[in-house]
Amino acid sequence: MKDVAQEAGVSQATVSLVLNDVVGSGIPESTQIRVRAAASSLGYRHNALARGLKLQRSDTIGFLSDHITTTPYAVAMVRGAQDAARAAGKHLLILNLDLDGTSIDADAADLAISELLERRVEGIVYAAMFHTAVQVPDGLGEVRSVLLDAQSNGGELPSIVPDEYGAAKQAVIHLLDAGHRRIAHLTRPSGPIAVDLRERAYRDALLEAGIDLGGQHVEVGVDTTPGGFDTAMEALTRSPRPTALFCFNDQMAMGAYQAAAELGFGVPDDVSIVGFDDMSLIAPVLRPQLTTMRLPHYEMGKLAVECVLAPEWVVSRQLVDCPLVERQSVAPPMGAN
Amino acid sequence: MKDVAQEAGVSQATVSLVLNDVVGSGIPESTQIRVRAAASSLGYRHNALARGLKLQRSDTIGFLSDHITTTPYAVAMVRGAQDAARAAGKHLLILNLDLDGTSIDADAADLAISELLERRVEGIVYAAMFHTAVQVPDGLGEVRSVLLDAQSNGGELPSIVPDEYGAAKQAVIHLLDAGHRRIAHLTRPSGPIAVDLRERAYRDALLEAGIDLGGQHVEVGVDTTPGGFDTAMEALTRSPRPTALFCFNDQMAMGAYQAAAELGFGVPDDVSIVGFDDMSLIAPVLRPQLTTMRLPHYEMGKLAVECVLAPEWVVSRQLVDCPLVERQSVAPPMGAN
DNA sequence: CTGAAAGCGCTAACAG
DNA sequence: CTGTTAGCGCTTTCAG
Repeated sequence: MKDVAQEAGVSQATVSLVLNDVVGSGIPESTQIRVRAAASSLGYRHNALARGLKLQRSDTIGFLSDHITTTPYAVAMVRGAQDAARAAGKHLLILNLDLDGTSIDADAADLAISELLERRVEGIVYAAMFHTAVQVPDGLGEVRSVLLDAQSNGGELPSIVPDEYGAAKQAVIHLLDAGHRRIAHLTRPSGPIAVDLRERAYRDALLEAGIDLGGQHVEVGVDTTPGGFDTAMEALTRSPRPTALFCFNDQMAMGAYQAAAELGFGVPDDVSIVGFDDMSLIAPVLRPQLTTMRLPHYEMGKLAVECVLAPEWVVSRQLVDCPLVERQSVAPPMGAN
Repeated sequence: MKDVAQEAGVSQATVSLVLNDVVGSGIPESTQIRVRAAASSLGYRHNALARGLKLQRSDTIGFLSDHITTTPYAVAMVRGAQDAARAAGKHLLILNLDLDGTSIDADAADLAISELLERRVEGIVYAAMFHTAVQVPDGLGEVRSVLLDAQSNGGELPSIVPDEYGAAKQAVIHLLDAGHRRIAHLTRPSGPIAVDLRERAYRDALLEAGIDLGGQHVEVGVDTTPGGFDTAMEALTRSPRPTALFCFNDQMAMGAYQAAAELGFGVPDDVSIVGFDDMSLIAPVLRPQLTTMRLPHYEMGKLAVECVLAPEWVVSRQLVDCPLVERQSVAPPMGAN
């Protein structure tokens, strides 16, 4: 910058003023042009480190994730976060906690948070997908932090979470409305908070419709396509067999399609299926296309950084809606007309 | 740091020395302990901005991507890059060029590179997946940069690219070895350099096996699951019909499975299928599991940042191997035994 | 309208 | 073994 000043024949301060487009500084056009010309001819680049040091502002926000960024679910989330950050002129410093694919421990989280804090991030979004962030790491208290797809016990941090309960209920009601009575729930073992919430929603919806399946139609397995295949096989070979399947995610739903095919059942004629997530690689490309609950990852990511960047800091839990995406995998049960 | 010094009753310089574990500075245990205690009791955090300014080193490397990070292909790539960065004590500053999902233009790339440069990244990896980076943006010359899954015309930048040609050839040879003669290629329109390379490999492999299909078995469509369905339908209803399908990616292969099912053809009994990518959401979970060429995204991401961080700066094109992942979608053609 | 100067927090000579 | 000091590149107040 000193060089630029010399080249343009002005002082360094002047250079700073014009390069930052400072408003109140009535610097004449002619000088401005001269300065800019000098800057570009010297290939000058602002030094964000020095600027940040002086301004005590890094223009960076940290994005910490469990295992989420490395998962197909997540790309939309970081996209949303990036878009929101960029809109505010900030950058995202993304850190994954499961670097080598191994499980994460509390120390790793603390370390990552330290690194973020050392870089003076202006906020942290902690995307602990699938997990109840039971214990909020200490460091998060030092800067504006929001929990994404996770929530703290004490509620000391704002959080953005999908309305799992509402979505699951809506899914089951959709099936109920189509006329189904025997609806199986293909799910996975407890752990992620989502599974219990959805399970409860499933039961509540059934109960409210006056149906008591006595839990016989809950099939617990692995939340992958093969897991979906196995659990669907199990469910569809029971007697009486369910006429509809509500799956924990689209991958399990895909497995359910395979099981139906194997058993010679048509979707949706013989069995209706609804998924969860609306994964672009699966839901819209299955045949028939899968009706599913859309998990609005993009919006959640965006909301999270908007929350961090908001003028006033409000700590609240924001429930985000998961809309039903109706496609072709649901029909009235056979014989129902 | 000054506060810590005061608290510990030493000078600020001493604090710096102990907190950085400087080797040659024989600072007595007792002082070290006192300093560390003071630091942690005051909740002191190193300021990376100041440190970077002083050291002229940001410990950050930029990761620029076309649309890659936001795509399921890419997560492994950034994982690899992050792992390599972390191993070297660096962080990744990830920027996407297709922020709002719209197409990218040269200006966006230049802008992003400027932002990275202003933050004094120590290197840039430009992941221009699927694209020939015809024109290398100017800014890349100012810092160590490597092209990921792309290559520059002039070869002025090192690049890490998959061996598309070799992989495609291997795929076709695998089919040939199984006894297939009529092998169709389900592909997409030109654009990404990969399509032409693979197309050529397909033809060469056939030619070398003494087969001349006259291009009748090349089916061009959209590189998605529905696109795969359509092109496979087309291919499988020709006469004579191909006994094997080599697909541009796993998504098209998934579509091909659907088409086969629709036509009543069994995989692999009536038709063998090989994909490309080894997408975890698809290849291992299809029934039967898909034989495919693995695109080693993780390794490529890792290689890219290792290249940037290498002690000596070498400009070369690194071809990475795409191994055949044999699963269950290939068998000898009917009647071949 | 422009320049001089202080200082952001840190590191690394160098001196004591 | 520890303290003093200069300066990294920038912004901004205050004089001129």
